[in-house]
Amino acid sequence: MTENTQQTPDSAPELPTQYAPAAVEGPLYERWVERGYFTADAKSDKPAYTIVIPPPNVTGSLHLGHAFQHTLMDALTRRKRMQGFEALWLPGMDHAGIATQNVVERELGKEGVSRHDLGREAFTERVWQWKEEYGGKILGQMRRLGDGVDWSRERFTMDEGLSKAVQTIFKKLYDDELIYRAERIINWCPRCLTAISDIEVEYQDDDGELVSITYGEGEDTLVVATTRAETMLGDTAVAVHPDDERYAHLIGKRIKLPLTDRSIPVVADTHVDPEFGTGAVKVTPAHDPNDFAIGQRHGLESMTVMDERGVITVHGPFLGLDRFEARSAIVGALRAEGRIVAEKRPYVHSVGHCSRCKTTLEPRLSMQWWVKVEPLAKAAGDAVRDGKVQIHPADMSKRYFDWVDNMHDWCISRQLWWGHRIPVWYGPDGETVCVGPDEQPPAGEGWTQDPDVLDTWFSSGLWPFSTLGWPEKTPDLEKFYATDVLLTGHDIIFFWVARMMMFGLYAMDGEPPFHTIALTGLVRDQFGKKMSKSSGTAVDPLDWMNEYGSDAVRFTLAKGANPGTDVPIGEDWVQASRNFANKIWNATRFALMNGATVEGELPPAEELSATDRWILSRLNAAIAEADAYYDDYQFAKLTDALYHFAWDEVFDWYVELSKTTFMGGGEPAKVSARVLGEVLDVTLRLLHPVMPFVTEALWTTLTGKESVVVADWPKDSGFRDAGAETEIENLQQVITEVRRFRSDQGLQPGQRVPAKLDLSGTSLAAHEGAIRQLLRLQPAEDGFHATATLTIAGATVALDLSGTIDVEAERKRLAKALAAAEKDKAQCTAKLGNEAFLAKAAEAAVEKIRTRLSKAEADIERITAQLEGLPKG
RNA sequence: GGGCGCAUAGCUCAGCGGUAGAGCGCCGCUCUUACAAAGCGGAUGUCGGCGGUUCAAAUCCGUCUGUGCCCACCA
Repeated sequence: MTENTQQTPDSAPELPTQYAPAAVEGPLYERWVERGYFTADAKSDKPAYTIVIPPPNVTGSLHLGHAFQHTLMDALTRRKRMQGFEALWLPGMDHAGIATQNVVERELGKEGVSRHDLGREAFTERVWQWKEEYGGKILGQMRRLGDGVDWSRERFTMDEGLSKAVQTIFKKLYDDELIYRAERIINWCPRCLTAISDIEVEYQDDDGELVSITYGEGEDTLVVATTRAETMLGDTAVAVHPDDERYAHLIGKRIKLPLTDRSIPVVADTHVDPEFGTGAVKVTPAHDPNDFAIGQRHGLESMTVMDERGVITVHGPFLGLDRFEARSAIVGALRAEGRIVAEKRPYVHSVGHCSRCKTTLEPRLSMQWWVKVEPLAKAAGDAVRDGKVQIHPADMSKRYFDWVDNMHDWCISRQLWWGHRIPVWYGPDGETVCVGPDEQPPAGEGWTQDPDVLDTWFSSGLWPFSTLGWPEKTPDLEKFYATDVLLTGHDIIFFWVARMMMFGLYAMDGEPPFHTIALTGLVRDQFGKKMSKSSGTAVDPLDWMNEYGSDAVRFTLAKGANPGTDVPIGEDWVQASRNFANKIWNATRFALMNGATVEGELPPAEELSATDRWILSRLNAAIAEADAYYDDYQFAKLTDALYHFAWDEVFDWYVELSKTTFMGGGEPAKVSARVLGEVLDVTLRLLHPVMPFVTEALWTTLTGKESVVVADWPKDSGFRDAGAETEIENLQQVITEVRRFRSDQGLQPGQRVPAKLDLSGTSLAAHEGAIRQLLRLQPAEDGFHATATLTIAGATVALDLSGTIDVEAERKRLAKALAAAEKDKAQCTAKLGNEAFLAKAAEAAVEKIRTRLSKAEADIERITAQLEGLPKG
């Protein structure tokens, strides 16, 4: 596109007038990786800064939520790297037990093969193959995003080293009696055919029906209400409240269980709410957690009536029926016997579903492995209470405490094949042996290993240290543990964060896995609604990256990152960020065309113009502000501040003001070129962690240096110049006001107007050229006749509009402004006349009002003068 | 049933005790030493309702309404 390039001086490189991210980003990323910028050195003398990535599922692909969190983690590590830390951002993947097994099973299903046809060994082999071929798509996408991760340290939770970590900690917990095996009611997925833990259950309100059934015969009857009639086959008691007089006469008696030849006892238990339903509860210890507890208290038998697929196993008319078929069949049979008292009633209640496949879960009595969480959770809570670990934003810690302080034991065994197999062998005489990583499993006749694998979160709980080589005392572990920040969504505080805390403190002798937990919100669409694949509102971030560039996507995400709150994002906003990238591009292009440079020392302040001192003062303030926001994980404020500093102050005002200087040429132009070079250099470095690509392309061009990735992070020199800031603010006011006047007068922006300036009473004399340039004011020639005279900040601007002035429009505008100023004056006067205010208000507040008052008075004077200066109409 | 949060411009959100803000959108006018993905100017809000504290409240307290999320063994 040759017509798209502009002629530039020989020395300046030619840049197209529009930033084309696609051409720039890919090669830059590969160059960074080749040069090893992201590879951390455990032997380095620099202080370490470590973030481990929340390992995406091996089955996953990049979605906006990843893009969001990755942007923030990348920004944090990039900045720390620039600040001179040995920064490590460690990537990797999670084997994601159930999720992956399901994917591969589905694949096999297409070939008409089940995993059982293959057998365990061949099946897991198949999963590994699948992993090699299709897994880790997201890792490639991370390159596109610009993630500066250390690829040499990429880990997978099923790696040999990490598997060893799993076995090591299992053994340690087992030996410390923090892991045990017990038969309990667990959440069972009849489709995945495995137990899942409490937090893997998704509750939703389902429509059910409450049916009332008469139990017993003759005098000894009562009515129970249930939504799960099919489990009555396994009832081993009816429970009533001990104080419930309606049933007092039945307590201790046995009554007949309908449809069976069994009779069951009536027991008294305070768990029963006499207000609910009929106040009598059927008790099925093998199929309901509450009933199981009641069974324990009363020594009841547990009768399992369904198999692992939810099919009735009790001999009789219902044998072989699926649980839902059985439900209606049993209700039908009861009705035939006249035992359905009232007609069934629609009833909405919360039902657990498998978080992986959405199947309705079946509580099931079964033998599983458990982690005794109490001591671990206590330590995890204390670490935050003691301030060893900080949670950002702080109010999220309440949620964390609620969880760790009330945690139930964690069911860790899964009836799956894909995962870390439980390192326990059972002997022929009922022995149980837990095998450590360096031990041989017991050999000989009759010994078998537990067939189950561990919950996928068991291994991810070790992630912050297993990835660094634990249980070996590796240099990596020494250097990079504890990690600095754990940045993740608040949706996995319990799944992952709490588990890492427990395991980290336990395995690393009380040293927590990270010092800071930075919790982010979830990404939403532009109306704040959840994005979902099914409704088609989910966006593939790659589409946006392809169209607008990765920097634009990243900047937009960071701009939405108010701590802990959800992040809405719409395509319009990505466009706005793309525009910002383009603005940076063009501003730098302009600078290069005018010889902007970073060569040579910056002249001392006393040799600089007020404009230069002003921008350098603002620049250093911007550095300080950026640092404060970075340190506080305030990405929305950070990006907002940088956006406005760069666009408004540098690209609009400073660049526009500098044009006059450049046109003048000579030494001032050289100084300006140096200052502009400095300002851009720093601004690009400040933006680099969030927008790595444009900034790299421009910064290397501007400075001729190797890469901004390894540049120093800007330091606030402490330079501030309040005088220059005031001066430029006045200048801005003069320009803005005259522009408004021009606009109100219907003058076209480019139209030149003869004008006389009187800047004698101000500090703006040096800016006359700039004022004339920016306001398109021509020198006054013979016959100049001022038709409008504006007085702003002590400066007088007389314009000759040759009789074309719209006096009425101007009078109206001024009258409005005058009214506003007078109102302001009145407000301030009232305040300053208020003794209570003067007595109690802070000095700064009073001073502010005084300033405001004097400004209002000046405005009134100015506007009055202008009104008087208007031609009589 | 418990807990937490949110209600501010058409939309998405900042501000959290001293003159109501941003981005996008909207209305004018413009190719002007980079950038029309731009420039300049403009309009737009009883800061959810009602009470209270205060010299001063979008900001603190109470209450109501609406809304979102988390937790819980709602037969």
